[in-house]
Amino acid sequence: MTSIHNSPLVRKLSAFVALSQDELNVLERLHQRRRSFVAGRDMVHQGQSEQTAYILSKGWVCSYKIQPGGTRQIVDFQLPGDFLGLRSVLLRTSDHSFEPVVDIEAAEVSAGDLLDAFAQTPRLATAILWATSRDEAMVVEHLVGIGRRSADARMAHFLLELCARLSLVNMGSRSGYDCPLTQYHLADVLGLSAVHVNRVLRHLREQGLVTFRNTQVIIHDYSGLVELAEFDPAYLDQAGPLLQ
Amino acid sequence: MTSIHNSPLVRKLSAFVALSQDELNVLERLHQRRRSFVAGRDMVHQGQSEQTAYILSKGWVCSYKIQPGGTRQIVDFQLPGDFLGLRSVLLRTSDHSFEPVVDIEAAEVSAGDLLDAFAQTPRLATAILWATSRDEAMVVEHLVGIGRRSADARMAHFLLELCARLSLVNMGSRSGYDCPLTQYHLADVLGLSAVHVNRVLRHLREQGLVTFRNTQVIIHDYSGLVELAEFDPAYLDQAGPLLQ
DNA sequence: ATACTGGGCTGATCGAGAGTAGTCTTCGGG
DNA sequence: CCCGAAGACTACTCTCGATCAGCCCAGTAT
Repeated sequence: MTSIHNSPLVRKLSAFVALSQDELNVLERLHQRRRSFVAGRDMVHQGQSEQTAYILSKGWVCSYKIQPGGTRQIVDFQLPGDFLGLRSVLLRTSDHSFEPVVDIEAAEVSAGDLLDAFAQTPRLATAILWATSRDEAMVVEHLVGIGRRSADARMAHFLLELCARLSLVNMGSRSGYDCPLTQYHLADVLGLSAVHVNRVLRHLREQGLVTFRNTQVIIHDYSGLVELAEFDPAYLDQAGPLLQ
Repeated sequence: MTSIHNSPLVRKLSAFVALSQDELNVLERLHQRRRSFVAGRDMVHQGQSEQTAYILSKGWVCSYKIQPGGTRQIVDFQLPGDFLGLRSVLLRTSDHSFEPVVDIEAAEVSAGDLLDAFAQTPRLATAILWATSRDEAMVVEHLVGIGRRSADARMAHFLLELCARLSLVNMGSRSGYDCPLTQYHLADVLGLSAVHVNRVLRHLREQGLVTFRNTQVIIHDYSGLVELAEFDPAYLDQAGPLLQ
């Protein structure tokens, strides 16, 4: 009857708690107001005071900040099942912009809806808090990467993080995944130039570790990548091992 | 009678909402269990599963992550009035370590205390949520700085952020402040080598912008620093202008 | 068919910042 | 009083990654 079980959000939260039918119903209600956005056009712009959040159900989004000089730094990517703009519901203005990487579909969630849902199902509230804490931990790990890892290790680490996150919502495995990002996106998230991103990718390919081509990431040597990146997935708090 | 008005936390939250006597009382109760820690010895260690938070009342603390290679990245500093370890109350394990920079005093706050306080005074809960959102925004700004700013601009930006944060708790002004950090701390927070930190400081000093010496930061040219750093304090959400 | 565009790719050069190695000062302890 | 450790500071060398400049390919609009 209900297709809520296939929702990436449900799949993700299920890694943290087993959801009851009640909780699934509440989640389904949150998914009511569906909207879509086209690639490249900002959904929320830096400085805008907007108090709507979204649950991403299809496609990828990036959140970024533009510097006065014109360079941009991507803070994080949102994948299906991720919340988007949850913080700007609490703060007065959004401190960064959101841009869909491809055409996307998302469910609009108002602050009120969310608070109602929390009041009805405290366990669900905990699960969503878990998800946001996990997002924060990812930003911190990202900070460490940019501050202290070499370009190669940074790239490897990023690709592995995506792998783990996508596996959680059944959109990838240790052997690879679809990835709609351009090399410019990679540059902006890793704090590198696009030219250097290209060289790093070539280097990883030549070492037989991973191939990034045609919106496809193919992982040839998972444990080699882990070693290069010094990747420790503890911060993702995905206790159960990623299968396959 | 009560000295709670002098608490840095109260001063900070007051920048966001005017607190009632009721709310001050609740805050005072949160400050009951006082503890102190000595400089240099970790309070909480990476991976530890500890569910206590603290309100810092005196001294500085840094939160950091150690890389397998031994390098460390400081994620943020906690100043008097800041919460400490609030996130690890929600997550299962702490994803980074806390080290007092100097001898410190802090009030221990259990998850239960906090939830009780929230239940009694929703406005206080909002104010504390504001503070944590602000902390997150600082981490994001930090990420942007490391990813996209030059060493000089990064340093200037960091010193200005400290200035703004300290001003909020009456511990500094636009002309300077006390700062117990070593150049090694600066290196670890800015993602630079200690040697280069020294060069950058000399450079800023020679330009007549700021002097960092003997646990003192003396700002010679505030607006010059702001220009170099492209510092926009919007992310700190301190609407009222910093006086003096 | 032709031009245009966005993304991927490459070589050459240059500079910011790392690494190394060392000095100097201050401070606390034996 | 001397010693050792921390922290501040500097010169020299070298490397990683930026910048510049340009080519190639596929898709699409003309």
